[in-house]
Amino acid sequence: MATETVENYLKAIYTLCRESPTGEAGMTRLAAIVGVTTGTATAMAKKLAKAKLARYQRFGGVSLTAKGTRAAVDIIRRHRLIETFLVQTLKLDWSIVHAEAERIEHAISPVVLEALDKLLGRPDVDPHGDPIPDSDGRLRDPRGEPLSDCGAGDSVRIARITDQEERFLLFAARHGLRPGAHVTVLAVDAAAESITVQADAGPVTLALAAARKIMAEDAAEGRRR
Amino acid sequence: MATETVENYLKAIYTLCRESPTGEAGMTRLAAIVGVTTGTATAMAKKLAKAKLARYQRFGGVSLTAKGTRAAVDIIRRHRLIETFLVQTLKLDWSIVHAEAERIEHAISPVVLEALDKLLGRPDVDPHGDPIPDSDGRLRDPRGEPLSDCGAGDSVRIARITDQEERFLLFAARHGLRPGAHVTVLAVDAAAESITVQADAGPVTLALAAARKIMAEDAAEGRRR
DNA sequence: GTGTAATGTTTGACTACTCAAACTAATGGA
DNA sequence: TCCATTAGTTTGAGTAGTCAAACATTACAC
Ligand SMILES: [Mn+2]
Ligand SMILES: [Mn+2]
Ligand SMILES: [Mn+2]
Ligand SMILES: [Mn+2]
Repeated sequence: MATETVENYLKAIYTLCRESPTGEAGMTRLAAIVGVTTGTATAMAKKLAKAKLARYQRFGGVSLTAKGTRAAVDIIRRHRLIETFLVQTLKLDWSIVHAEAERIEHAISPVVLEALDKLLGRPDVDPHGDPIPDSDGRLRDPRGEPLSDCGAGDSVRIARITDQEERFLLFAARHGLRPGAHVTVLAVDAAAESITVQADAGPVTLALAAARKIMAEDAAEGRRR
Repeated sequence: MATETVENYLKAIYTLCRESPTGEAGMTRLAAIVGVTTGTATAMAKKLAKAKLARYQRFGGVSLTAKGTRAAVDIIRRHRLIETFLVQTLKLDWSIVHAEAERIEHAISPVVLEALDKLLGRPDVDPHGDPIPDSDGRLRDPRGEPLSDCGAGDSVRIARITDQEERFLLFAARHGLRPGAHVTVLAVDAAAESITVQADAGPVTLALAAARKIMAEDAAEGRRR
């Protein structure tokens, strides 16, 4: 098995490559996610390349090989199932489970993972609405469009929250902005760069920048993307 | 928090000191438990002493300070609660949970631990019958006398199994020799060094050496030591 | 096109943990 | 009491991961 450190890098590279237009992860952002200096990230990128988990080119970024991708998706599966367990079974608040899962994900064997998945009823999304990869390494594309792109009058269902920060999640939960909730857009103020939505807990106004971290989908859409 | 390595040493030293007549842990046995060479154990003993977690004297063994003991008991609490969770909630076999808990114990925060304890109904023994320390670091003395010390006709209750080896635990479970089970000693054969007991699953004969790893108590005894 | 800012690389040094092997101390029969 | 066995220690070296800081490259705004 890869070391805990290596697992964290793989997951970070996976996420960065998904978001990047070039499909390559840069050292500065990689280092920031993992919490090291850029020099350290460069050293690790080379090491992962030597282990055939990643491709690395001087000044050209890192990206994962098939082997590396498989390993990364495995870790994401562990992470999201653990988060689901912490919320569903242990009743912990969704604002803290990300940090907890970040450590536990490295300590769980396939046997425990399978038992967890069974206990939870084979969930397909985690508490933040992110898809949980299946045991064969298949990961659906995440759902929804930014809430900030909605217009006044739109009635949508919240699909997922992309920010894992405790503060933002506490705010979202307090106003009923959770995956599965239905909200109606009351107003969009371009000058104020704000959006107001009607949720179960009442109306909320937030910056478009904040609304960008909330993904919404057509109110009707069920299980499929 | 102490590193995973340090936690493993603390737990090992704690156990060794409990068993040793002098109250000191020797390097050879310590190294064997942790899985390193004796030289490495010596180095770590010095390091723990410097961190005020242990007392160390050249050629005189290691033992834990109050601080070290507290840390060790905390880890034992995590270990045993996790084992209980794995058996009770995840339905894993008790023969494998020790190895699983050995890794997970280092990844669990106080918040998760408390939630686990609550979910499990504040258990006071783990699946092997070992007492679970409370959150203040109090640990009851383990119960029972070796089954090998019983005589023919004795009717006893199994309190705990001291061997965590998968093979032995599978054997014990197959014959109904689990904590809480009632058994009657049918015969003790000093020449053959064997003992035969009647359990729910039928009669079993085992070596006295094996019976020494099973602790029994008066059939009547309930919750208290 | 040029210069500056951003991004990436390299080096040397450090911590944590480990082993192999040469060595030293304690112990316990004969 | 002596000496072999067992137990413990020390040293030198290696791996994994990290940082600071000097340095190199690239991107892009003008
Ligand atoms: Mn992690
Ligand atoms: Mn999540
Ligand atoms: Mn452990
Ligand atoms: Mn146990």
